Amino acid sequence: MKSSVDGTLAALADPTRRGVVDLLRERPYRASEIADAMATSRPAMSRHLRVLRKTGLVEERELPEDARVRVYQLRQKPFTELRSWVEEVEAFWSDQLQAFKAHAEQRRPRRP
Amino acid sequence: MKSSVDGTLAALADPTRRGVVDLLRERPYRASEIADAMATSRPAMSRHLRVLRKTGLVEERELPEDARVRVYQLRQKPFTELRSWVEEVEAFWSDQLQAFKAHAEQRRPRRP
DNA sequence: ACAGTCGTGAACGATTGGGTTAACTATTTC
DNA sequence: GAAATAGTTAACCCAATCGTTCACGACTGT
Repeated sequence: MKSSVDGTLAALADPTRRGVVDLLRERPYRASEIADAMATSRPAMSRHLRVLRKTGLVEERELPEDARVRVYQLRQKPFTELRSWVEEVEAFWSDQLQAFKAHAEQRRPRRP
Repeated sequence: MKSSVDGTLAALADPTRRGVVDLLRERPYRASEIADAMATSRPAMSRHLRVLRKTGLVEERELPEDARVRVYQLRQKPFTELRSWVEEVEAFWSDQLQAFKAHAEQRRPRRP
């Protein structure tokens, strides 16, 4: 029973990768630009980008006029799924019964 | 420049801790119940709960009629903040200029 | 007072994850 | 064809993390 947000959260846990996501909010960037912007080496960034790719957070495309460069862009789906999950958690507080639930444990008999 | 979602994402990256959050969506639980539900040892769960506490995802309270047991409950704030961040990222696609941005890199001159 | 329960803390071992440097491939440029 | 560039892969090191077991302090019930 493994949720779809599983990989997403793991990918976003790393501050460098979250920085990449924040950078790509602006526009697509090429791999080397991302590495420079985050002040990390290209091999290190290459592996971060692979993680982001495998979890579907970004997609890569080739630059038509120069087949060496890879341009990275955000993908929508995992973020939508993550927001869904967060909203489900937030439903905890909008629930009418929440106040009751909060005290359910306190009213519990000592030895059930 | 460290975002507030930083700790939140790190805390949620662990599947056990995310499972705890999913469990607590239902109602507050005591520490030992959480450990049992997640099928992990109590010391291990104790440390997970400490992480969740320090990042503000849960709060602990004492059971009035038995000062030994600690009841854990979700806190709203970090989830709201996380949703905010996700929504900011999602704004990427609702942006009118997004289609243009997507191609900006492609149209880039070879040697700027 | 004593035995049992709840939860935490400490010490150990194993695994994972990220960074670095050094090749290596593919492509472009002259 | 030779040199330069973009990016990835590979091999290694280090630090952080998670689980386990054992011990402890706090509290409870008889």
